[in-house]
Amino acid sequence: MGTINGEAPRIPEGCRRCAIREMTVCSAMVSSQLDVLEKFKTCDRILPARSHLYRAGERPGEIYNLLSGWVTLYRILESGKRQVLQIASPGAFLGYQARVDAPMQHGAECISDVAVCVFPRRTFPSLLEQHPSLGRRLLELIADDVVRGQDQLTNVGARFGLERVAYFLLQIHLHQANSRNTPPEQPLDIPLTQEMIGDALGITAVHINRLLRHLRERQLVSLRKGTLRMLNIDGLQRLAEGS
Amino acid sequence: MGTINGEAPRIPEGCRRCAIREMTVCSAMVSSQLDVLEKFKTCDRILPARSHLYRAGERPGEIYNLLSGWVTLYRILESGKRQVLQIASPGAFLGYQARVDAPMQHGAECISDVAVCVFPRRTFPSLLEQHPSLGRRLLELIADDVVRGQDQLTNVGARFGLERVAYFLLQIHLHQANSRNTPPEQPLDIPLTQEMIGDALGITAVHINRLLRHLRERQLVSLRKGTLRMLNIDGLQRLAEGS
DNA sequence: CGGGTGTTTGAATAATGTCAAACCGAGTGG
DNA sequence: CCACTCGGTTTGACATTATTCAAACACCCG
Repeated sequence: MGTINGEAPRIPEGCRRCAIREMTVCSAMVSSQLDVLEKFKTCDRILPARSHLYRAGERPGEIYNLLSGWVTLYRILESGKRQVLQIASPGAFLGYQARVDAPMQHGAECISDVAVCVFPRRTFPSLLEQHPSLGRRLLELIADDVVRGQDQLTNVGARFGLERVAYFLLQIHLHQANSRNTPPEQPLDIPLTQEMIGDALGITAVHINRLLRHLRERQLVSLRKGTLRMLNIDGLQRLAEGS
Repeated sequence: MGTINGEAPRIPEGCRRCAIREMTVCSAMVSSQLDVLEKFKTCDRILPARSHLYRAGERPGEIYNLLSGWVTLYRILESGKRQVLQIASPGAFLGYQARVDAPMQHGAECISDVAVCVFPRRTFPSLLEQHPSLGRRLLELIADDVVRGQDQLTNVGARFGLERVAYFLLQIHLHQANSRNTPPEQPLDIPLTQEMIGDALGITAVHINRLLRHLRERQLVSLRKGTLRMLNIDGLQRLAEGS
């Protein structure tokens, strides 16, 4: 197997040791309540790169906590064009929709080997009712999703290609840097394809390639073979803000 | 005063007669609980076009139900460019953020005369705690916001100008048609400026003008002097889906 | 009448998409 | 070990789409 994307998918031994506990809904439970989650939880699971958690139109019976690895959320238009909505990293809470039995509006594809913690979907609402703190936490998470979506929309709608790519990479990198507590210069292993970036930003893969070259030549960032290196964060930031 | 945008801002006499009750958080309360809301509510208020409910960076002490009129939610970039995030219509719940005291990430500007129902912000979380059904309803609303945001992102990221405008107008019109129960051909009074459309779609106002001309010449939609007429809904839809 | 805001149009330019071909490295089967 | 395929990257030439700048126009309102 080996460490394809920097790290092998890893399943924690129980919620108590779960590395992403504080990032997701589970943080609403104090340690003494963790057994509630353990009991509710269906299982842990490992999925290979390129497999799907769920596809648009499906009514999966599960909801997921992303434990390790990367997942893209995306939509596909009638025209065949794809829009990447989000690049989800460990700690993301995936597959929740307000109406439990409504078909998913988007698909979720693993872009690396992935480990998830699985919750049953049908009974999830009743879990929320029994533990209001979970509901409040979920509200926070979803509200954050809204803001992140607005951010993404603003990026795609209001910035030119170069700035747009800069901002996008910056976001991913920053999110990583302060969710795990890692120094900002440290290279990040992430299986980002130029086509994925393009689909996220509404830009052709071919054009993304040229933009990345610019950024590389200007010594701002480099993305090669699945590792992202921030060469000049301040410079990138200035570019993204449009100077 | 007169009916500038089709209708004068109107304040209902008590929650019981509120026209938008079912569309917003309030629908979580059955009639017998409405006095809870009446007591919690700060006041009703009328604002003129061009005034702000709040601006980005502020920490307003209030949250709003939009009773009548139209409001744009937007962001402004350092570069001066503006991104319109949403065109809010009656029934929208505006100004909620998970963290009560965090500065607003976006601004909200009335684009017509507007009537709102005002809730105090500081104590809102405790209202949610005392009435879990309100919390659940809010979760639904916010989750819908997420989906709408994804929709908008997909539109801006994955469609060309013409299709993008078509889809945008279609969305607004459909939302209206089934939130009030009005026939789909009926013209809609909405103070949409070409610049606003542009800011929503990431397209220059000048270019929007040309695109609107195309759509008009093709007998698909017309937008003139604040009234939106769907001339050929099916055709529009086909265009938006990219045929 | 005069100013302000929003619309409309043209010409030139810039940004991005499309098509096509070559390349590259990792895996696979002979 | 080689030939081969496959997914992804890279580059060039060219077409399309959208921006920019500038000017004129239309309309409403005081």
